[in-house]
Amino acid sequence: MQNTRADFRQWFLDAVGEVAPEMAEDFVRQIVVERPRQAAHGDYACNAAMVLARALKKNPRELAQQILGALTTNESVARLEIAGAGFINLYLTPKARGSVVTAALREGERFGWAKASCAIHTIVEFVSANPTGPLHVGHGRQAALGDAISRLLIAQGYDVTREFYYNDAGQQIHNLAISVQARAREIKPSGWDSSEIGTPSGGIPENGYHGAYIGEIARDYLARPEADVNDLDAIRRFAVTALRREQDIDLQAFMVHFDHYYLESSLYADGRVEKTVQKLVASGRTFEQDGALWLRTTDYGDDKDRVMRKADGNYTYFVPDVAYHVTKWERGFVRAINIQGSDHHGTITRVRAGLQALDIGIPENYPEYILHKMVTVMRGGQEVKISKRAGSYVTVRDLIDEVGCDAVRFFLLMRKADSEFVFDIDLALAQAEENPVYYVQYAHARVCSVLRQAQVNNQMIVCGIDNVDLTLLTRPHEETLLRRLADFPFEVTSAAKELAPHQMITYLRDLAGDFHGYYSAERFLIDDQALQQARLALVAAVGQTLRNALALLGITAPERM
RNA sequence: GCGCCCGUAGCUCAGUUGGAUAGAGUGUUGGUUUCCGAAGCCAAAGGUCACAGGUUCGAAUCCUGUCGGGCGCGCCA
Repeated sequence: MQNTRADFRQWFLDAVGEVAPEMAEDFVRQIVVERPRQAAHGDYACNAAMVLARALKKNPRELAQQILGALTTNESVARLEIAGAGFINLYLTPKARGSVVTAALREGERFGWAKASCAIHTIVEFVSANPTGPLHVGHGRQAALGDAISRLLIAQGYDVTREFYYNDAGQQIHNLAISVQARAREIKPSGWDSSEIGTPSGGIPENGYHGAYIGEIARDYLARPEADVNDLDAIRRFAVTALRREQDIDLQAFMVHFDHYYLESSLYADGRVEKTVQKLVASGRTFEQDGALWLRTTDYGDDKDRVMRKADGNYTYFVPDVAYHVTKWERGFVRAINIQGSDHHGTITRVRAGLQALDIGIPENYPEYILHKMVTVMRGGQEVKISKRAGSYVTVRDLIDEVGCDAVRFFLLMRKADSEFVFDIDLALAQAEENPVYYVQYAHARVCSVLRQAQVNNQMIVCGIDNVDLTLLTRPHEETLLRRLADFPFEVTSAAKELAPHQMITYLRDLAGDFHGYYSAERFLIDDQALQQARLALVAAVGQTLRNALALLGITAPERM
């Protein structure tokens, strides 16, 4: 099949090369083949003549005429016309239009995927929560984004590793340990009944953690025979292990899987933090002042220099962060993508500055960041505070339990990462059946239902596809669907390139809407056998595409609902 | 005060990196089922793309300024 959007762009570029051999690369890049907003403007439209007009200072419609003359013959093209300011509109033959059905069915689960692997070694780091509490909805947004972005990149042929970085060293962990210890000291020798676990504790310090889970961990710690309430180090190890296990359960419930976990503490243990500091000092980019060691990050665009080693001898968090990102580079990841809350955007310049100061060949924009805005959770018309320290925040698991994994993922991916998101639990529950995810899943269930009635499946249709006359698909809804299906590979490429899963959601809603409209307007189980076969093939291709798009977001495609 | 992000229909948001007459969902109003799943479909109404300039064949999109909102600005992470 040589009639994808990319194929046609190349076709036009070849002709442009004839008309204007010396065109600057900047102009060539602006030449696009796009889907016109209105079907009356053809299947595709190319702006080449308008771009040329600017480059050559000539009349766009005359240039369009010249381009038409330079185009090679193409059996997929029914006709071409010059329109508007100088658009070249392209109309496909019915055969070319229908070919996407064959492609979708033959390629099956790989329809929409890149044909060849680019084998770019890529690491996607996300969630990376401190092991100091259960995952909250902000982590959920990261988990949904990180997983979907990973899936999109894999579909584009990238070699992706999903990684979770544990900040299991430093002040926050210390606060966790003393919180658990304070709680443990309140437990009576006779034990502690569960109703007391969530009650406020006067023993936990101001900047400690106050959630009910702290009481649970204290209880579990003391339940072991060798427990010593004065052994803060043992309490810390026990608490971190317990919370990592808890976070794992959250992630499993959300169907998110990590390939690798990296512990901040290991960077201290194997000397990488110390080594990084030595190299930075050797680079001459550091200085001592007020008893602290500083890095001159202002040399790399930061608005002020940053402390690396505090007066008390401890390192600030950004030093192990730099050491950690060096390991990403050394492990061979030429592309590193970090998903973080936008409240951390201040660290971007700092970490990149540290990597640049090391002067080991890391690109300036390494790592890349996808910053998402915070999720506000509403319940009963009031905002539920998302604060680890407050202890009473909505967890990912709360949401999954209430509205289901698919709906939570869909909701959290629906909007651009950098838009603020209000997750209204009451609304999500009240409208559970009008939820957009059901609209899409219902379209898939309908496809399956039709194929069940016809007693066919994709495999059977693929086997006979060469004998199906797809040029019979000429009804308006059919032409709309054929165009939509042909857009799918392009949409996947775009969503992956932009690291923007929400584009896939928009596509899914459009495709589902097109299908629901088709379903209402036309019948599939009809006397005309040739037409029935063509329509069932189209329906099966729609189902396949819905499945593939949902799979790229980690959402299921049920056959019945 | 400085930095980053944002401002599109009553509400929640898309808008394919500058294209043709501005797009959905939701809400409102009306219609739709002897027939493959009505969790659906069809139609109406709803807009100074925050505001003012600039760049050009062409701007919601790019540049400058103003107004409004969010986040950050620690020897916390």
